[in-house]
Amino acid sequence: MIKITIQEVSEKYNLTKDTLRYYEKEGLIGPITKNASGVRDYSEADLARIEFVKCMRSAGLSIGVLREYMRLYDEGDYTKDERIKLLEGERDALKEKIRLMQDAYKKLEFKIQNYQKGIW
Amino acid sequence: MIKITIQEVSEKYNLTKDTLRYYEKEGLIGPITKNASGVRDYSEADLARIEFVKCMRSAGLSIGVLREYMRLYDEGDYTKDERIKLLEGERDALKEKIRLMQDAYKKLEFKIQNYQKGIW
DNA sequence: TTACTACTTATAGTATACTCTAAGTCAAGT
DNA sequence: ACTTGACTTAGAGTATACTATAAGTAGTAA
Repeated sequence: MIKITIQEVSEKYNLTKDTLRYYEKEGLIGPITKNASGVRDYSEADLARIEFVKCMRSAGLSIGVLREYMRLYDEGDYTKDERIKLLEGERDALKEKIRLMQDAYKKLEFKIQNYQKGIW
Repeated sequence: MIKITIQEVSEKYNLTKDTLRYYEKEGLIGPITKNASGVRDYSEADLARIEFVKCMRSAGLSIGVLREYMRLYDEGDYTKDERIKLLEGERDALKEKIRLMQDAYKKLEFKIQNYQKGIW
C-alpha cells in the first residue's frame, strides 16, 4: 500500500527523517498523505518540492522565507506577484552572498599561495 | 591617549560593539590593548585582522574554525603546515558552497522567468 | 558637583535550524 | 503469541552566533 516511505526519501535526499518531519511541521513541504496507520507515503510532487526546498536551504534561504512562500502559494493565484517579488528578493540576496563568498575565496586562495608573506 | 575606539571600529566595519567584544572573547581577534581605565585601543594590525575575520565570517567560516586558526598561529611557526591545511579545507568547502549557491541562483532565476509554468 | 555619555564585565536571553528522547503503535517474521 | 524494527507524536535539548541586560566606572561639560 505504501509506495514511498520516509526512509527512502531520507536516503534519496540525504536528509534525516527528523528533518523531513520538521520541514513538514513548518509548512515547507506537504502535508504528506498518510495511510490508515498514520504512516507517511510521499508522492512524486512531494519529492519535487523536497528537492526544491533542499536546494534553497543549501543556498541559505531561511525556513521562514520558504514557509512564507509556500503559505502564499496555498493562498491562491492572486498572490502570484507577491511570490515573484519574494523570489526576486531572495535571488538578489543570494547574488550578494555569492559575491561575498567569491571575494573570501580569492582572499583565501591568495593567502594560501603566499602564505609566508601573511601576517597570520 | 586613546586612538581607535571600539565605537570607531564598530562604525568602520559595521559590526556591533558587542560582536567585537564577542570575537575578542572567542579568540578571533586581539587581545586588544587597553588603557589605564580598561578601555580598548585598537591598533592597525587589529583592524586588519578584524577585516579578515569579517570577510571570512561573511563567507560562512565558523567562529570555531577561525578560533582554531588563530590558536595555531599563536602556537608558533611550526604550525604553519597545519594552518595551510586548515585554510585549504575551508577554501574547498567554500568552493562547494559557492557551487550550491550558484545552482540555487540559476534555479531561482529560471523559476522567476518562467513563473506561470511552475508548480509552486 | 552633578549630569551625561561611553565604556567595562559577567551573564542571561534570543533566533535559527535542527536533533534527540520518550512513549506508544503497527505490520511482519518465527 | 511474541519479538523486532520502523514508524508515529509531542516536546525537550543542542549548536551556533550573536544580542541584550545589569551593575558599575571613567572622563567631560555645565
